[in-house]
Amino acid sequence: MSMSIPSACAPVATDMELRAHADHHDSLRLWLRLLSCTTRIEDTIRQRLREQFGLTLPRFDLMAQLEREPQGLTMSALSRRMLVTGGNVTAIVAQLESEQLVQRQTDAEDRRVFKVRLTPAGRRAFAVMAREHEAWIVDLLSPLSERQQDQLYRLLGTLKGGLATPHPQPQETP
Amino acid sequence: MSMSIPSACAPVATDMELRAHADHHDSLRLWLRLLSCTTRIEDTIRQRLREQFGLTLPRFDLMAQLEREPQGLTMSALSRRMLVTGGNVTAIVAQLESEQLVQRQTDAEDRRVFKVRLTPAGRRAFAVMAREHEAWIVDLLSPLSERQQDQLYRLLGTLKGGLATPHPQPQETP
DNA sequence: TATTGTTATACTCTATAACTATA
DNA sequence: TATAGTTATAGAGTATAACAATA
Repeated sequence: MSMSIPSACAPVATDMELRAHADHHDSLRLWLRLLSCTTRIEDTIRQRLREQFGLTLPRFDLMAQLEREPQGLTMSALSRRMLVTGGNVTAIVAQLESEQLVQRQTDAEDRRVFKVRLTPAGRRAFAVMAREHEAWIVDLLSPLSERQQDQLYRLLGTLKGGLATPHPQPQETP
Repeated sequence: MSMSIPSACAPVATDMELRAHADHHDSLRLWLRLLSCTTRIEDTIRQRLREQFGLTLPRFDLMAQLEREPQGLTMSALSRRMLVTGGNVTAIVAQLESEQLVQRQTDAEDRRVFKVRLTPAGRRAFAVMAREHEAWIVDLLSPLSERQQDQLYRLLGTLKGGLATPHPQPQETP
């Protein structure tokens, strides 16, 4: 592969996909397009989340995990689910706690452990954000018809089924 | 939207898509699957690039940009193409220069400006990496048949066509 | 004055590793 | 000895803003 010389026109702003050229394998073109679409959407979401709610994506993700577990999650469970190491979870939880969006709850049986839960305010705030978030997604995917979205969903399912599971090693027992 | 209570089983390692639940709009499920597939592939690439070549993705991308422009690119052109601000390009170029992969070439006409180019060693190194990179992609996308890949490519084209162009403002004239 | 590029600074996310406290 | 969580540190990428040199 040699990414060769492109046509002379220099685009004002490039994106991932403009790395594709005639001598590229079709899979590479497909990958660059996949990356390009996803990145554009993700950047949009990230930016809106920050502008409208002052929240980063990892923090939103952590809240989403908690929203699914009303009884709360331990730090190590969060670490596993978010696929990041423990120190990072400590930092994110500390941040959210300082904003009263989550709270720690000690465990009577094992005093090393505690559960992290959404506070009522956190739950309310998340509900608002999640509703907005979903509306953004619906809008961003609207170039595709329902039928096309369904097709895309199935194709990605096939792709995903063949991919290796992501590195779940952080904070796991060795 | 309320992300409701999931089934009791706690998965060992979750991924983005496990944020999807019954009451989610289909578009949201599609988005989470799209994000999940892309992230898995990207993380794999990033990790291999680092392990096998000691290179980060942004540096690889910068080299890819230069590979396409044998006459070199100015710092501001690189900044526009990579959609990051100037200071970052300075840092990445400095890194690559210290490894003799790229070089700066002063411009006789405008002494504020210079072109950044791949060195011969940089070009050779990039050729090797790009070949490997493409092989990884071909392999990672292999769960899909050629026909499916083609279908996916077209669907993403439709999606992409409807998305806004990414924020090309960094370092542009205001 | 405007433009090119650099420097300084700050922030977030990330990992590693040493540490404390419980078990 | 092993586990849960914290802290300290380091490194990458990002943005902003002030700056120098040149146009």
